[in-house]
Amino acid sequence: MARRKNDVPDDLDHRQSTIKDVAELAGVSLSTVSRVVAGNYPVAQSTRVRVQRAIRELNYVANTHARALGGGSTRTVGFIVNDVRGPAFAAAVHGVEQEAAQRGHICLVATTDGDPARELAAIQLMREQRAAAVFLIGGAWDSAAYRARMIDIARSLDAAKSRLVLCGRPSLGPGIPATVVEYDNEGGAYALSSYLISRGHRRILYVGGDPAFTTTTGRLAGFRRAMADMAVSVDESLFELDAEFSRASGYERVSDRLSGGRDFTAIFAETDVIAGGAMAAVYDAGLSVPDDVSIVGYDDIPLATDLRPSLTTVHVPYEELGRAAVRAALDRPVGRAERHQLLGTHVILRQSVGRPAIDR
Amino acid sequence: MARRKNDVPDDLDHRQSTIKDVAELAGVSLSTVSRVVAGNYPVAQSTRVRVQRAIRELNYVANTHARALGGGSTRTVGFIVNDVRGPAFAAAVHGVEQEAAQRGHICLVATTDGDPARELAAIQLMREQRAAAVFLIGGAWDSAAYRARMIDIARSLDAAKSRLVLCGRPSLGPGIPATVVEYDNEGGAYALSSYLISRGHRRILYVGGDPAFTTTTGRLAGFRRAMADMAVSVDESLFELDAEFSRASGYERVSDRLSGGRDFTAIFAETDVIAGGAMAAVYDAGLSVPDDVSIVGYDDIPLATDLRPSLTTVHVPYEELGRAAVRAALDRPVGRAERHQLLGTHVILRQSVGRPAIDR
DNA sequence: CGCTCAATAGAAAGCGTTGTCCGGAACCTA
DNA sequence: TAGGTTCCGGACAACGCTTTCTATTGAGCG
Repeated sequence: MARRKNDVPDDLDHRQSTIKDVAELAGVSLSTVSRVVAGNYPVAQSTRVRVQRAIRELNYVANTHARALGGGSTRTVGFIVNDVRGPAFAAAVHGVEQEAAQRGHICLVATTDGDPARELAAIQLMREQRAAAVFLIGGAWDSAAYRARMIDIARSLDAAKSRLVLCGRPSLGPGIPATVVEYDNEGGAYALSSYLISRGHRRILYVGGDPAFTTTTGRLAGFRRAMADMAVSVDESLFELDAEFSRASGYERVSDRLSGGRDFTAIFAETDVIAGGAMAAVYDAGLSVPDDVSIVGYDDIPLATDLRPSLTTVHVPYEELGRAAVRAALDRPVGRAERHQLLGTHVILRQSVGRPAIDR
Repeated sequence: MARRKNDVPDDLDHRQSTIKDVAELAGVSLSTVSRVVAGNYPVAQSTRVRVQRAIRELNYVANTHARALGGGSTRTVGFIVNDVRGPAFAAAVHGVEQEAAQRGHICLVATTDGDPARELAAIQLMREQRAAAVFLIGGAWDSAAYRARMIDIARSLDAAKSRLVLCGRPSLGPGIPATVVEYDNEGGAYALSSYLISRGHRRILYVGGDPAFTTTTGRLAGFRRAMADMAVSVDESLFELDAEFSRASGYERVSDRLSGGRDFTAIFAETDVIAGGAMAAVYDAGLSVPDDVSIVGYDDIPLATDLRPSLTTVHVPYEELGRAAVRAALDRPVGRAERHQLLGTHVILRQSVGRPAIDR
């Protein structure tokens, strides 16, 4: 609360000391202390030393809030993610954090659990904090309403000299003041599907999420394009969509399929985590990977190398995604061109793919 | 920068609007707007509506910094962790974040990569931000100097009406103003080791980190105590210490051992991640798990269920650790008793342990 | 020896809120 | 109808810092 003049602080020596305390102890003015701390103005050597001693003695720590209020910039960025426990997200978060820290920025985190309402609330909080940039990490549900709201947010942030940064989700359209760093969902899925087809697979079970989710949209499109390009007829019954991005979901979908008879030779799992569940389901059905069923994933998280057989998947540069996003947002030159980067993805061949059982 | 009176803002309509703009548009005073936003003082229905309309129209967002300066409390907590990508840490981070969000607090993150200097810098940043509490997550290097510095920090934070919270590391001693939420490293390791011994294992390879690291200290102590209690003689050559907590390190240590001949029947890996590497090394040496070598881990991260065979390990309630820490720090009653909680751990039996090969 | 100029330090306004103190209007009660 | 209440709304100091703007040196120089 605002303390009145005559209201004497009860615990003088156990208070957080302010710049004023330092100034008094050092026998200089507030301005001088401020300048010593900032180091942006000439201060005589002797004075500087005196002030620094006082700072150490009082254990003085500048108050960011006051600084932000008086000075201007915040040196704070915020990022918003579905769930920090997802290994792919975690890598992106790590990239953001490292790169931001290197620029002297500190990160605010918020998680949404995939709930757009919580996402909105989180953005609001970061706006209150006057974050220099707000990073939205991971795919999004693409609806007209959602997009409209995002555009609104992008404009608001821009007006506040902040920046909306979309990591791993598509652009909101030209002219919208947002920075976009995507990776190639469609291309990776195309390459991976092509590989599967080239190995002889024709009946491939696709296990993925909601097609309105941008990540699914891209990967699914790549899969379909590869099938079309290589003239493989697509059986629409071989799509298990609207799955969750979880091991349990992958296990369940594949178990259910398998209990109704095996009518596919390979599984395209939309994420490595789903692939892990799928692989367990295949084993539990008494089948082997890749002899009976081949499996591929997407993301190349650490799990992919720990699975047995190790998982053939698509490498996504999540950490670099985060780093690139920070660079684009914080190092942006005066001419604030809308940046749009597309990071490449590539297939990592491991041991979970073989020739179809039927061929052998 | 501080704008002088006569300095006219160049972009009036594209500025972040302030409470003053809202007040003018609604035709009321600043105080009234503040009260509508805070909702802590009676305001006539009609006035309130008018103000709310103005807020929406101007897209007004309160400035946390100003609020913190004028008002007092911050509704911000900070946490510091080695690496957000560690699944165990990630779970703890998730717990902290969820519980903090529920209390309307937002989280600041910083990572240290295990570097004490960076940890110090991070704490400094959180102090500048006037975080309501600072959570240190994960084990620590226990040296007298380090502890002394931590005690200093605990006192500083306490003086600033903040709070140091130690999650998963031991107390700094009685009378130090810090909150501690630990889990039982020693007990879990004791139970797990006992299980291994009860299955007939006598020669157990222990793969772990630096014994000065508190996590290692505890787990190692539990292991030794079990061996002693069950009268198994300990071969000091069967300790691979100072390993990193990584898959690569686990793989390398076990590979090296195996290349010199197999003189153990089981591996006690200090973390599940190390166990994953160890398991791969055993396989690559042409041996099987658990027929030739049994393996156990610690942490019960998701990987443990994905490994084949699935990993027998100790469950650590990381998420609850984070939640409990927030509760202890933020809901602390007026009587600020130093809290110290010890969360239980328990063995999870899976498939990576069998009888020693020699018995069969 | 008076002048200018650089180097350094101080005074004070302003940043956007909150909370306290006060005043005026409407509403009772006697 | 006079005197209290109760409700509401406004004025304003204070929060801790940055950043002009202004003042005081002492040195260099013609």
